Amino acid sequence: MGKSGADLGVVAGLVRASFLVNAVYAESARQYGLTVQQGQLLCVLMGRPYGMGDLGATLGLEKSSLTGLVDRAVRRGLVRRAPDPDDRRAVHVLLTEEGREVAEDFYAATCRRVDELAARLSPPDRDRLATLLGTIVRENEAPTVFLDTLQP
Amino acid sequence: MGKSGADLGVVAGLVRASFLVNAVYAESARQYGLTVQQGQLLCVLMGRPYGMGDLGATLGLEKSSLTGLVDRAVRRGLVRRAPDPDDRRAVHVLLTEEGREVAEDFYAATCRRVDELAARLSPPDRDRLATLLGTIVRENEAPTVFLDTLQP
DNA sequence: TAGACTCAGTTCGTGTTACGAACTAAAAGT
DNA sequence: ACTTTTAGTTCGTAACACGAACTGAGTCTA
Repeated sequence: MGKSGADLGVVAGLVRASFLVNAVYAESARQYGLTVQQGQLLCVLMGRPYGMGDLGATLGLEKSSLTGLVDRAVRRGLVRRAPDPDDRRAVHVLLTEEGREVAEDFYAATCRRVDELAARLSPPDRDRLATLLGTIVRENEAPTVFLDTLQP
Repeated sequence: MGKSGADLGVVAGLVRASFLVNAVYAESARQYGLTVQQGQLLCVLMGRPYGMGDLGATLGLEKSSLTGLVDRAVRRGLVRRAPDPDDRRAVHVLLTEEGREVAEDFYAATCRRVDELAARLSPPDRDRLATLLGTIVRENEAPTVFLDTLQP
């Protein structure tokens, strides 16, 4: 596998496109006084509260890394911990009201910027790209680090 | 702009695909005892030596951040600084021999892994994806953080 | 050509990120 | 009851990223 000329094209395309997305993400985060990781945390929590375990799995972080990330987000008033009524060891992490506002603004700004990356693509090309990336994301079970749509 | 259903699909697709690529990159780096940033540095330098300024622009880093990154890479014997004969302020950063070996192995491993992300796509779909991503990368002037092909 | 300015890179201090190992307390299994 | 698992935190270490301040070298200009 990986021998035709187009293969390398896919790889380099994915890596460089991902570099662009990272840069966009960083720029958005900076605009809202967040770090990239905090932005990611907020975007994940927009969907629903998470326990520390699930959150670590979703973000691909070790639990010890997560404690600090959540601590700092708590200190900034973006997030809070709530006890799990069914398990006194466990904790739910959820957005505060301020956190939700910031998350939604950050999410919107990031969407806008990422969208602009694909601005020069024709509508049918955008559809094709969305479909192809959707396949990759599905096949590789990418966690829900970024919502597909906002359900009101 | 950004109002049709497919638009959000593009955005979420790009963000999540980028998340997958980041994870793959991190895994490859870990395999070679590198950090992600060091891996990125090596991949950039595979193409040619860079001055600190260009390097910062390419990697999207502040010059003060770069000094440390290069310092640590030097300490690990992956990279070295060479004086610029035409400008005594300037420095060229280039791979050591060991650095080149690690870079090539890391690059190959990362290519293989990223390739696997798209493994389930049919060859024509891979071509389409490569083309579409290529357009985005070109339109947004993504820096050469990852070579397209190795020129021997 | 002296003085001002710009440019390349480093240093320093601060906050953040990430990890593994060791730990605590609660839950589950036997 | 006793052991094991599980959820999360703490601690120590290394890396990362930034801005502000700095040094020394090149450039511009009056």
